[in-house]
Amino acid sequence: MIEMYLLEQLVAVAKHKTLLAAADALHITQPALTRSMKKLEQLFGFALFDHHANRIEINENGLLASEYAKRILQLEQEMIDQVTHLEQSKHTIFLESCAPAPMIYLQQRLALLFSTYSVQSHLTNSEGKIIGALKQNKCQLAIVSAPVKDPNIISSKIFTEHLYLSVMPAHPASQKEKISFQEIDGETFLLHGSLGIWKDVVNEKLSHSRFIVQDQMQDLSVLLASSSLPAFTTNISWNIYPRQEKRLEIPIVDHDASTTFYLAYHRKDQDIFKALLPET
Amino acid sequence: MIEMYLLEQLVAVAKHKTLLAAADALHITQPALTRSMKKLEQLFGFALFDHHANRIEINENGLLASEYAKRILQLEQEMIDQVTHLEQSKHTIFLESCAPAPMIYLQQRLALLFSTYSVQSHLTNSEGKIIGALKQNKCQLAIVSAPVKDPNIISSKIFTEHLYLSVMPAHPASQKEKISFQEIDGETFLLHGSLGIWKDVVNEKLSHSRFIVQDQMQDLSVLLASSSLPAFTTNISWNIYPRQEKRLEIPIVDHDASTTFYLAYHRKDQDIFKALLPET
DNA sequence: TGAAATTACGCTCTACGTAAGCATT
DNA sequence: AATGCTTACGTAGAGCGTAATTTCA
Repeated sequence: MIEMYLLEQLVAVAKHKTLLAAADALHITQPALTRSMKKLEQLFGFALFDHHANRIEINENGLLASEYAKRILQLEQEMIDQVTHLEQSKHTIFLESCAPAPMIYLQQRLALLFSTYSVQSHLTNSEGKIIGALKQNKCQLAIVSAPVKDPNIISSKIFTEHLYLSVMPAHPASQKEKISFQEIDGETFLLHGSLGIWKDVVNEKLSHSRFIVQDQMQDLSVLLASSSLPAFTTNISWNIYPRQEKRLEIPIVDHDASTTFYLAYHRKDQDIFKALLPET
Repeated sequence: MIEMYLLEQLVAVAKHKTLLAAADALHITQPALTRSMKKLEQLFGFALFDHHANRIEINENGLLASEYAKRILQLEQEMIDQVTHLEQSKHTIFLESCAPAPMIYLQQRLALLFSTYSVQSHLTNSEGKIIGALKQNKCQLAIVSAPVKDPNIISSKIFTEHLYLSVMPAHPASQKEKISFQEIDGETFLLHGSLGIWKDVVNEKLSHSRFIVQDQMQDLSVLLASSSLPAFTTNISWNIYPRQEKRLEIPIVDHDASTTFYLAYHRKDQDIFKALLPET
């Protein structure tokens, strides 16, 4: 049997071309590598290198072996990652979401409902990746904007998120009862950095606008209170962050200013997560 | 990093359910395994087994880990096999054939022409497997009954093998100048055990016959000399084995009593193997 | 009482580092 | 002379075996 450390060292030698460089990278000494490579050749029963007086050159055998070694080391790392994730998933609810406010809102509800678990949530723009993560058991819960077509996965409607324009009273739109994207395209907005699928809507409908991006939600709140720049809120975000007292919220009437979200989870977890759904 | 011996031991424990049985299979002692499994759990950072007082039960984590371990060990074995084969192929010409006499004949010619190489030949019934072996570089030369459709592989006609009925003078057919399968279907024949693609022809055309099978060519020769049972020879086999002096050979006229064989090899080996081909 | 896992202790083998040697550029 | 691989020697540690202990059926 060929041990892992030998494979790791072989890969390093194949990569760095000389024993000295590889030894440096591995934080061992050169003689140790000389011995290891000789041991490898002895285990295989033939040469993996052309041994010259003061240099070695990997040969065809060594190259093939190092390719395999790389794959073996990758597989070992995958084993560690996957088993570790399996263990973590027993104490953690992993949540993938395509939109920020629904994510934070659900995260808070999960923390209350499943207080013995910890919750890890992650925002991803691509819904395909989210569904992939769910199918590969990398997460147990997903927030998506359309039902998942898979017999083993249940998609339940949870709520519809409506976008609102948030303005100071001095803003021209403040008196309106409703507004459209077209009317405000071209203005400069304060925006959070992570928008999920809303990013597509904003880019398309407000293509002439400038956006002042702020990634930290707390800093954004300070800006919202002090600045006269328009911004956006949603009916879901009101559950999470306090409404800015001075600001007025004007509903946006466009069709794609509203998105219905679905909670997706494996059928086997149906009983666990049904407490999250609205009563019917 | 998790060493191979730990993975091997984990797989054994997962397979044999108890440490004692696994230790037995691995030819080590039970305490060694106890320590190894504890070491594995320490490396992962969590339990892979439910530890009871006097029994241990693998858990979900351990099962997943052992599945990966199995794959890693398989990959390691594949590495050893493939690299070893690559090394061997430098000193050995591997020949796969779908018919016995062409194989032996070519093996003899190879031994003469490439005296610094050793030759390993192998008879396989399935031509698909032969072509697969050639494409995967498991052999450099193949004898097949139809050209291989692959731009990287050259198929050159080498010869056509004709089947002859071999009978003693007393046999009714001995006076004939030619004969067909139909005329002899139902008789009992002496036959070699390995026929390659000829097996299909024999089974189909002589479905009413009985066959006395002898795997050892030398023993078959003795039988052929002493027995009055009919048998088969081919124009190719005459190059290999001495003709039985007492016997007469009657050509078989059926279309599928003749097969044209092709030598298949990678384009890069074209120059090496062209010496084997008939002059044009 | 027997079967099976764990703990304790001692040994051996091995992978490593240090130091020195040697060949090539 | 500098670079880089190899050889020689000593050491610390790791993995294994033996023996004793514990627990459950």
